[in-house]
Amino acid sequence: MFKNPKDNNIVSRLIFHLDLDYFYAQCEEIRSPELRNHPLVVCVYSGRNPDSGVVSTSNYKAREFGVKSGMPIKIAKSKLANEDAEFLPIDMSYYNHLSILAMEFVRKIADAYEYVGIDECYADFSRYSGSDFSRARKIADFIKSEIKVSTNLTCSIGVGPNKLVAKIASNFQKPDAITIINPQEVKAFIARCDIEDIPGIGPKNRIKLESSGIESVSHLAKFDLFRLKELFGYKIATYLQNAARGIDDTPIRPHVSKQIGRIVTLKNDVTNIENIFPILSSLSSLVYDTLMTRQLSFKTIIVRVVLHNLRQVTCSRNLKLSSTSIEELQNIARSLFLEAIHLHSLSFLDVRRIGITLSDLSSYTGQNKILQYFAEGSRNGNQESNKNNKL
DNA sequence: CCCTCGATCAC
DNA sequence: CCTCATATCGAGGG
Repeated sequence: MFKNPKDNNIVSRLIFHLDLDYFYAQCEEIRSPELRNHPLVVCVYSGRNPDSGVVSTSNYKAREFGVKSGMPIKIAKSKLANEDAEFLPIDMSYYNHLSILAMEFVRKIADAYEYVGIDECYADFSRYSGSDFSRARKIADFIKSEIKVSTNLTCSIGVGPNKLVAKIASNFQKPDAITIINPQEVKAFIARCDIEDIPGIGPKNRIKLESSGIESVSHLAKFDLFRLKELFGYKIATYLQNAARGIDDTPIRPHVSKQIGRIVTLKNDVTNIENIFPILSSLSSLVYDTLMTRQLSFKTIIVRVVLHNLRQVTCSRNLKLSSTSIEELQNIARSLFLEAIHLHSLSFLDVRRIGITLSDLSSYTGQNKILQYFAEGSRNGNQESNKNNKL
């Protein structure tokens, strides 16, 4: 049992972060085991020409040749030109099915479970383990073997006293690994991490930090908070400094969707406004379907337009009242699109991609609305420790 | 204080 | 050559 150094009566939490390894590509390997020893690339084809689009995920064999997520398919193909590589189109419904199967077990046994993404979750095992970090490996092994049996998937698990450390730990060794950081090890572990290992620090923020001379996690941990606030604002600065010290109080809580969106890339850039309307209609239907499945209403609609030169324009509207009307959605989407192009005086517009997002979501059954109200209330009463710090 | 928009992250 | 979905923050306007 690890006691909190500040208070002997409070034991540490014991948090898991589970990450399904190279997920989409691994799903394809399970479906077609003969692909296992070949470079395998799962692609998002955009349909503009036979090779347009990007790499979603690749297996480790493909990564050896420099293939990375987000890379244009064309580049990936050139890197694998002399290999017996496989390029497959993304198949979300299949991956979703495997994901649900895999996560089910964790969700059932954990004290609390939090969905983060199709290949990621957090789980609180504090009670389950009695906060005994020496039991963490057994539990992690147990979960890994259960997932292996039910789906044949491998995963990586990070264990720590909070979500932040668990997440960094799950990424520390991959694939098919377990990394456990007990409370006493946190400071040393976090100090030797790269600054970009901290969730929320990507290329841009790294540069921003470097411009103030901050190049290491330990430097960030002791950097003057006021100066950090000038650089990033109150919330982010506080989050970053806490993170650099391995501190994170955010609880594991059920996922609540806050946005539902779809964006499509057009086969050809559209210059004629008329031709956009049917696309907006089908996008409206798509997001509306998801909205209904989740029994939600929307209050804000966002239309985003990506132009030929990849510049993005967005336009949004916040309604007075929540709505569940698809007609309203379609009408507003149209007028927002027109607003967007007028606002930016795009006389000759070249639309490359267009999307609709609904936000400000709430449950539309009265019962749930009341429950949600109380959930919000209890959270707000306890902001300092509860508020989600994530960027 | 609310609304809107862009930036950033990361999948 | 350049996908898709989501979450959060901060700036700027009103």
